[in-house]
Amino acid sequence: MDIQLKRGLLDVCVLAAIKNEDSYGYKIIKDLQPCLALSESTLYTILKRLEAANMLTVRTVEHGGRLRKYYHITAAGLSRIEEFKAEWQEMLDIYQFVTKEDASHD
Amino acid sequence: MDIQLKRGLLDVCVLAAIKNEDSYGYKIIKDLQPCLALSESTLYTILKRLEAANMLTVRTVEHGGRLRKYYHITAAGLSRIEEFKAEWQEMLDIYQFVTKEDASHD
DNA sequence: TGAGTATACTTCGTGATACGATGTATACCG
DNA sequence: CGGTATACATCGTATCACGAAGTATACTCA
Repeated sequence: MDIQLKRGLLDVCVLAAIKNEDSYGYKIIKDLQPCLALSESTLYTILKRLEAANMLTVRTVEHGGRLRKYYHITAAGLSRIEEFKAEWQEMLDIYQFVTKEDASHD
Repeated sequence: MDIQLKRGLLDVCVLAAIKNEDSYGYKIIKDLQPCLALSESTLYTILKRLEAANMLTVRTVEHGGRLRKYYHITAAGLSRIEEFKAEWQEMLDIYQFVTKEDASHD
């Protein structure tokens, strides 16, 4: 997928990935893989950004000798997803505009 | 609309704006206004990028003492629009992923 | 006549951001 | 003991949207 098109989707996809169940970086990447590929550096950047925006909270858990950071979505994060749904309507309008055939030359 | 979401749409919207009839910068902005607001600096940046990518050609025409640059879409530009239609299918998958409700907790 | 507004294109600087490259560290498998 | 999977972090770079500011013409209205 075109990188520019991806940009607007990344944040919401990450939020959607933790929406129903807390998750951690590595797992989020695996879960999103079939839907939207993203690298580790990209993901961690996004997670930090979302945390700074209070859209998720972080909790560190020891797991098999390693530390895992579990991310939990907040009310603001859920709102962001709702906002995206509204924006999707605008996207549909734009899609219509882009794909409509011209009939004016008749 | 969220700026990140806009990014992936700008190029194709501009191409769509000249798809059926050659147009010029100022007019493109006015035509896109109801659908997608963009500033002059943004538009001209995009037009240059699309020209460099051979997605459109430019022709300067004198009009009322001023010069106007008319943009004409190329085959590559039309292909870009078709490509966008294909990407839209992926977008739909992502939209499904983001909006689907979790049923696993039953 | 002169100020304001619409038309029309251009350049510069800035901030946001995706991502490859690289690094650190543990566990497991052969 | 080397390779691979897991898991997180940082740095540098390239792309890009956009506000600000500039240049120039034409029309309107007082």
